[in-house]
Amino acid sequence: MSTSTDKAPHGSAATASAAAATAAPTASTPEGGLGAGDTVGEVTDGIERFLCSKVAEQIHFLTSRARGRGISHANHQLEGLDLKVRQFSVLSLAASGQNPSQREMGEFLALDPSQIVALVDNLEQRGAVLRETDPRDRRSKIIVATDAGRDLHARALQILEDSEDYTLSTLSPRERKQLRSLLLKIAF
Amino acid sequence: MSTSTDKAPHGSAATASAAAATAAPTASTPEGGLGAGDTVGEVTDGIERFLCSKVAEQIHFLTSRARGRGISHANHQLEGLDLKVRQFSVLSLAASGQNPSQREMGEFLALDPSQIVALVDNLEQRGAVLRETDPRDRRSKIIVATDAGRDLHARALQILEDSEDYTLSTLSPRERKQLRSLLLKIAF
DNA sequence: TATTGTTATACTCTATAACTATA
DNA sequence: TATAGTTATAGAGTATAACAATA
Repeated sequence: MSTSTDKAPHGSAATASAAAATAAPTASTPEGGLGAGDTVGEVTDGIERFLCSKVAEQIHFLTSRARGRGISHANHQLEGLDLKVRQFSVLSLAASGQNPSQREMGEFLALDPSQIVALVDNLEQRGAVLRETDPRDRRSKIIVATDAGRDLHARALQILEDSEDYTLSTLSPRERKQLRSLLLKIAF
Repeated sequence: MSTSTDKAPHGSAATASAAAATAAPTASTPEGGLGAGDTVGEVTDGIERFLCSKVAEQIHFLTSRARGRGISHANHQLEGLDLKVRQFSVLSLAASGQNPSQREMGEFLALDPSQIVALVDNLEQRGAVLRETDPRDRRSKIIVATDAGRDLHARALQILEDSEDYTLSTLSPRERKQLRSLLLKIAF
């Protein structure tokens, strides 16, 4: 299911490729004369041949590709709940029991306060969260999940865990734990 | 923690959860420990308290945040070359010696063909790459870097490696290698 | 004066569809 | 008919600035 339709930030990551090889529509010519001339010979078929490029080593290319694939799949799986990972992240904080203000949500999620407004508006309209004015600072609004919101959060979480299991299917349990740990170190 | 200027897709990171159920609008749970909590109801200070939320465990949240931070920093560092990581990725393939067609670039970078057009247009206009019609399939265009393009690529690469060194500063050389390896496994 | 939430705006990125020129 | 590239367009996502209410 996933693949094909996904479009990630930048990176790329070859997927199959087999097809490309056979297709052979193009194959690379020895090089027709302009610039680099002789360039590196080879030029094998399939896009995995670009793994030798410098961009393929870049951590931001790899994270973009991994994120693009993962989020694309997750969003698709969440369609049944009419939810996206973006909204889930806000709902998750609202259901955390930590009584976050919108500003805190924005800081933790690395989203602009104006983006939080729109996301909370959406969740509030469908009855998943409530805005409560903080009695200690009436400028601030505490976002809390309703019963329906907590139920929605629980169902979304199950779907997201299944999605993640799919996305990380090539990794062992130990590797998954390592990856999470490493990403956590550089995410904050 | 980093935070501040970066704006990432969504994410946040964390583990456990706990409290949610009890959570009262304001204040709430006594809970033990936690240092900071002076104020009225628990809810300790600092956004790291949200690390207990479910979203903080999600791999796509972690990759989003890590990517957002990394790309934000990299793009800022590349400003002097009037280049962005997006353009660099295309330039890198053009300079790889693999003579990629635009379609292949799009497939490898997980970008729509129409996006490749705009990126190649930009690089072509500044003389960094050339479009060469593939003699074996006149529909296809091979993108190759010019001498100036290769020079630009080399300078950008140096900047990006420095940027990555900054982004991954909290990881040991071994951890960096692990991270790259793990991301490669799930990116393709 | 400074901060929280809000609105408005613009720009980037992403996703589709249609068109051309080749095949 | 099918494919590579191109153009156009609409929608998300991201980034700023300004304003009202509150501190």
